[in-house]
Amino acid sequence: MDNKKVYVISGPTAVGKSAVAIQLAKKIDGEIVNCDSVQLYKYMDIGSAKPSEAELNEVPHHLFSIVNPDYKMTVATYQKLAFAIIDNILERGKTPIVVGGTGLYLNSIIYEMDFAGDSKDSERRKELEEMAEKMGNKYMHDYLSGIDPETASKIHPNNIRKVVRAIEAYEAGDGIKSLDTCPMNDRYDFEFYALTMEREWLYDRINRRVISLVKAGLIEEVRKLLAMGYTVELPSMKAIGYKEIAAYLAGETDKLEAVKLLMRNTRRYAKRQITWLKRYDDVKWIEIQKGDTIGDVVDRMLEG
RNA sequence: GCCCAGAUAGCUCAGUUGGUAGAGCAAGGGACUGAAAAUCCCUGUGUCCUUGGUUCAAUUCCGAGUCUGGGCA
Repeated sequence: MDNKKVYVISGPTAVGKSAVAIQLAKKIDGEIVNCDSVQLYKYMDIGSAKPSEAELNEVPHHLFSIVNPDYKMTVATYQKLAFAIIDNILERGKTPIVVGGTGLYLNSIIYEMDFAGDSKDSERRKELEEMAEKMGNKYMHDYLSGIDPETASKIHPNNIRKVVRAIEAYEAGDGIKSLDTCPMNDRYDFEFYALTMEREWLYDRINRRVISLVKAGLIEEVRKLLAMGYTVELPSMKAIGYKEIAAYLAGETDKLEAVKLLMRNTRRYAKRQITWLKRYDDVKWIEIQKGDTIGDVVDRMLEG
């Protein structure tokens, strides 16, 4: 393929990525590739703020609603799926537009991240988790220091999830690599954009969106998922919007409390996304101003 | 109109026997290679309502004022 241009549109939740991407796709004959960990799941439409049915039909959308909520998704799997569809789009002479706010998944496309090794059976992980439960975080971290001091030095002992994963990875013979040792993926020419807006405005949009999601039937959606047997233990059901509403349905909080938590957690998530995006030096930031139309934003990207 | 209480961080409030202050929540900053909307780390934000007085020193004590509650008329 001669043209290897791939657009990437990221940014915090609720900034308006989807709408901008659709507009861009129309303009450049592009196709959208999802890079949002929750929108990969079926039945999780409202809470994950997926594009509407009408929007999905406006231009081709890929990797939305492709697995059941109990599917054990990993970055490695996502990467494989994403590369396959990106190549497919390019072969057909169209332009892929990767859209989403899941930083790690973004990395798996933009950087040369090698996930060649087998995915590990979860037995060992479970064992390590039980060990952590019994012996404590410090013990596990010390253990990691014994076998892989370099990795251990980069992980806080309290971040037991990462400690466990590091032990698991070490035992499997791969270890964990860090991003700074990782070259850019040069198979494609990336046009990497991050949308932002003034923090206060973004938070206001988030708060409003939460209300509109609830009005659109979020509670019913969560009730249905639970009825289908997708319990709160599943990673998918720990996503923002699902965990808070599930807690409400279980009687752990009242409705108002659940909505407030949902707003707060979404705000915090947006903040973490912004922090993540700041690490890239080759990202072009586009600050959306009040009064900008979606077309204005797209134009700025194409000028850019 | 009179009486009482309050006024301190974005919010709710604690506190300073007089030496310019701290909790919770909200917030800010950061990390990140197979769960990532996950997981984890760090941080405190101030005309202590205004104004006189006493004092070496007042956010703290006293007086007046303003505002906000509550009560009595």
